[in-house]
Amino acid sequence: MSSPKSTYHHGDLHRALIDAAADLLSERGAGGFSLREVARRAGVSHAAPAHHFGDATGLLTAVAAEGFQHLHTAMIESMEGVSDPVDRLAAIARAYVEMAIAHPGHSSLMGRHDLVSPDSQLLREWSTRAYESLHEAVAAVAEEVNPEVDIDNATRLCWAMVEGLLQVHDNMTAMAEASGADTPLPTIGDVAEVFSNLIVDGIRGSDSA
Amino acid sequence: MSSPKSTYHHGDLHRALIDAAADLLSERGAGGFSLREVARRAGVSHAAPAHHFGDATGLLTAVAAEGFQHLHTAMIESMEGVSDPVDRLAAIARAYVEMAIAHPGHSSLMGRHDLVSPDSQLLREWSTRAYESLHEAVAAVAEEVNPEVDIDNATRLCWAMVEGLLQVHDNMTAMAEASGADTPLPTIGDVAEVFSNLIVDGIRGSDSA
DNA sequence: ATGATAACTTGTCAATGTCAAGATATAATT
DNA sequence: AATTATATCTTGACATTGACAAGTTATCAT
Repeated sequence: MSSPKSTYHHGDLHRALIDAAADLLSERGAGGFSLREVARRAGVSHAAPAHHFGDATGLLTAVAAEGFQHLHTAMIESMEGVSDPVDRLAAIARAYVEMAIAHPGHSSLMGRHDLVSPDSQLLREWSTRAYESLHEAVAAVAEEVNPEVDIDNATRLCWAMVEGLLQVHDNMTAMAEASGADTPLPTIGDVAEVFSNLIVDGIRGSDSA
Repeated sequence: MSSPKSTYHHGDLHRALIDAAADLLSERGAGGFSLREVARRAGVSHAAPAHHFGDATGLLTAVAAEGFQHLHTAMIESMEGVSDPVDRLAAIARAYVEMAIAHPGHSSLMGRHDLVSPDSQLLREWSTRAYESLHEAVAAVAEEVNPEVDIDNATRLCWAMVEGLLQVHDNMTAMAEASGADTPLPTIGDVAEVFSNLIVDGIRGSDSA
C-alpha cells in the first residue's frame, strides 16, 4: 500500500488501487468486493478509480491481468535450472499453486468470467503467455514420453487440473474451518506433485486423446 | 417457474424462488445476481424471499445445495448397469459435466465459498453424499488397478480435475465467444473421458501418493 | 504568465439488501 | 360458526453501492 498522499495528487494511485483491491478480494472474496471500499483504503474519494479503470469491471480486470502476469513469471522462474521435462512440469504446477496462495486476491478473479472483461488486451496478453508456457512444458513431456498424445488437449487438461486443484484447496480449507476438523491436509506442494505425476503417467499411458 | 399467483399466497414460492435464482445465475453469473430481481421474476415483493431463506446468502446456499443434489443423483444414475470400475469412473465424470451444463445456475455457485454458507446442513449433506459416491468409485478403480494408491488423495484429485474441467470449459467458451474463433472445441464428453482415462492411467502408474 | 489537461472531489441518482411494521388469508382452537 | 394464532406476504424506510456529471486542483505544455 502506498503511503498516504499529502497533496491533491496521490502519486501512484493506479498501483494503490490495484493493491487495495487485491487485499479486499483476499479478505472477503469476490462476493465482498466494493469499489468504494477500495477507494477508501487507497485514501481517495469514491469516484477517483473511474479515471484509471473506467468502472468496477475495469479494476477487477486489471487485477486479474496482473494475476496472470504473476503466474507467468512464477512459471518461468520455476523452470530455471531444471532440464528434465517431467521435473519442469512438476515445477510449473507447484509454481501455479504457490502463486495462487501468495496472491489470493488476484487468484480469486482469474477464472471469473462474470466479473472480468474478455475484451482487455492486457488480460489476454498475460493469460496467453501463461498458457503458452504450460503448453511448451507439456509438449516437452509428451515428446519424451509419448509423442502421439494431443498436446492441445493435454495442456487444457493440465490447466484444468491446476484450476481444479485451487478449487479443492479452497473447499478443503473452508470445510476445515467450518468443522474445526483436525484431519491434517496434505500440503499443497505435495498435492501439486501428485498432480503432475498423474498427468505424466496419464500422458505416458494415453493411447490417443 | 410456477404459474403466476392470483391470491395473496403464492402457493409454492420456495420452489419458484430457487428456480428464478438458478435462471438468473445462469444468465448473468454470480456477479449479476440480485435478490430483488429474483423476487420480481417470482412475482412477489422484494422482501418476500426473506421468509423462506433469511437473506441472500440463504437463497444462494439453497441453490448450491440443490446443485449437489442434482450431482449426486446424476452420479448414481450414470453408474446403473455399469459394472466395470473404470467405466463407472468415466460415467461419473461425464455425469458431473453434463449436470453442470444442464444446470449452469446451480453449477456457478457450487465452488463459491464467498457466497455460500458453510453452516448449512443441507449443503453439507448433499455435497458429502456426492463426494462419497466419487470416493467409492475411485476406490473400486484403485482396488482393481493399484491397491497401494491413497484413495483419499486420489478422490480429491479426481474432484479437483472435474472442477477444473468446468473452469476450463467456461474459459474456452468465454474465449471462443470473445474472439469469434472458429476452432472446434472437443465436446465436453470427449474431454471428460480423456480425464477419466488420465486418472485411471495415473492411478495405475502411481507408486504412492 | 497563461492555457490545457490529467487527476482528483463533490453531489446526485437509481438500485440494492436488510429490517421492521403492517396486511392477508389460512390453520388451529374454542 | 366465531375467534384466535400464525404463516406468508406487502409496504416503507434506510444505509450502501456503482455510475455519471459538474466542479476543483495542481501539474504540464506553450
